[in-house]
Amino acid sequence: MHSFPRKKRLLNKHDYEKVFSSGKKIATFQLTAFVKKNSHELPRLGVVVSKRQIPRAVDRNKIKRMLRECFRKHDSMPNVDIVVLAYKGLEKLSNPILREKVIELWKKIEEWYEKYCKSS
RNA sequence: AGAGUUGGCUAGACAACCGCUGUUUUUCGAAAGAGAGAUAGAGGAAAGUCCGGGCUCCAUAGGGCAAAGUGCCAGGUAAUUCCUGGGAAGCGUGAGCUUACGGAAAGUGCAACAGAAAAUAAACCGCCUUAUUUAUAAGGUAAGGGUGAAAUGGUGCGGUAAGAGCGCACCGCGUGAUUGGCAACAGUUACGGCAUGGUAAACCCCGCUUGGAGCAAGGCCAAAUAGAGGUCCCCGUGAUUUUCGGAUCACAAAACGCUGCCCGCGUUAGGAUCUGGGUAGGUCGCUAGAACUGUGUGGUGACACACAGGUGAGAUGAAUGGUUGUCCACGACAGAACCCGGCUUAUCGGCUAACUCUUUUU
Repeated sequence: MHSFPRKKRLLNKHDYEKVFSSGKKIATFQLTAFVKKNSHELPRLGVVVSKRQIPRAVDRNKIKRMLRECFRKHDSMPNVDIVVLAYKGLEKLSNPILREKVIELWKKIEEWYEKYCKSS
């Protein structure tokens, strides 16, 4: 039930561009998400970790994995496309603190969804 | 025992649960797909992209110039700026280590400060001679002083007014001969006579090497839209002409939209099908390789050859992870993206081999 198959990911450039151009920006410290309601049954996640923000490949992999892992465990997400951008300083955080930060972001997204998308 | 030199190996372990990517088996399903099981899944540097190749596409008669690279000798290799062995110079008590190590008597240039002078020589102090006005001038000198990273071979003896390769001996340097060596080079010897300061990662000269771009290379399949070409179908009416197939000219009509209809206005000048190019997308390239392990043979060695064995990442918004528990030496640097061979840089520790020096004991 906590799976993360290809259905739940953003797979190509067009998906990302759609979310960037018409999605809602929701930001916390060091993490920014673009969110857009989609027409699928499931939420979908994409992660952007730029080389400029996180220089080392090992750290980039670690952050991507943590974000995916938190997304996988968090099964109450509505059907939205999310693109998360990671900023510098994240690689210095330990795993439990990083997880707290991500969950905080998820909660903000759910609040936004409750307010604007559920009624329409 | 301590200190050190050079190489090699290793890169936390185990368990449980939840996930990801590839392959494969199987169940359900018309298919798309879904479920279950099995199995494999980052490195010694995967890094920097600094060299060299394979591979792919483009270019290409041959030669020269330019540009870039490179530079002791011999060998190894697919190839190299790599590696091995040797030589030379320097460092270290030593094991060993370091070296961009062709040419400065072809030319041009450069050298802060200090110093008299930084190079077709020159003369501050000093030393010596002569002259006289006795502290000056003229001349000789490169031994001594001081400066500097560097000062026109070094040491000794002779010689001299004082000195000086001016002469001699030894060392150094150059040239010739000869011995050893494939060679770099080394040894011996004869002669020369001190001429040729340094700097070539300054220009330069000499020898040698080099076509360009890179897997986002490149090959194949290929929707939609627009455009290109071919074939077939359709191609109104009237007039003229006619060899009765048709040709030419003129006029219109049709479809769609604005409005249900008419007028009017606007748009389209047709339809079907095929072909090639080609975008999104897919797929191949994509991992069996100048590879790895072991043994033997040849070689001082790099390496080569033979035999045997196993073969186990391949993603593409991009997998190899998360949580918990136990143990210990408490875990560094760090993440594949076409593939190999090197180099360089980063790195917590642990294990191991050979060798060197010092001390102690026997």
